[in-house]
Amino acid sequence: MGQSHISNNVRNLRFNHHEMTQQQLADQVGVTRQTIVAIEKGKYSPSLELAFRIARVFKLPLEDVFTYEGADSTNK
Amino acid sequence: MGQSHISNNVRNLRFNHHEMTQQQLADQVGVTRQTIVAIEKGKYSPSLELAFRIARVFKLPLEDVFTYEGADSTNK
DNA sequence: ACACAATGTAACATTTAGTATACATAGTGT
DNA sequence: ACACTATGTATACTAAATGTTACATTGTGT
Repeated sequence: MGQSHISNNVRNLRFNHHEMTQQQLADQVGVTRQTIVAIEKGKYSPSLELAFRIARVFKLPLEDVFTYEGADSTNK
Repeated sequence: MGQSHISNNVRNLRFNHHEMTQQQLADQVGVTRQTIVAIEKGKYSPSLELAFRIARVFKLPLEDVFTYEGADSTNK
């Protein structure tokens, strides 16, 4: 799949709504800290499962954490 | 990540709410038919981006199409 | 100044998502 | 019986997500 048009506010959620370190979040969702770093930095977007897990930590619907900035609905 | 606890009703949506073939859905979201087959058959769950795209085709929130049957909220 | 915790970065390995191609089966229409 | 369309399956390949390890930076407390 092409370059992801997905943004997220994991970083803000981690700070503002919850006091939580990258490592803690990583532990809670069962990945390594590097994965959280990569997601926050926008290096790639998580798998669907991981996205669900992260959203659940913040007790938010997935679409409140991750946003798809849909490019084209009408295909080539 | 472990074995996905994610289910979806792409198949039903494709039939009931929209008259749509696997190939058509694949075209609209920009993947091959095999990918749709694999998702419907539960061979693997889509990337977050693809999940968003599919949900958009059905004009539904992502969580109406894909469901995470969270195993453990309380981590090890 | 030193230790320590949180974060950023980078190379490489492994696993999983998605592609490409090909063939099989079931249903429908002629 | 034949052609056609939609679906299922399989194998081999590529690309992206995640892991592993290791080191650098920045801020805080003592």
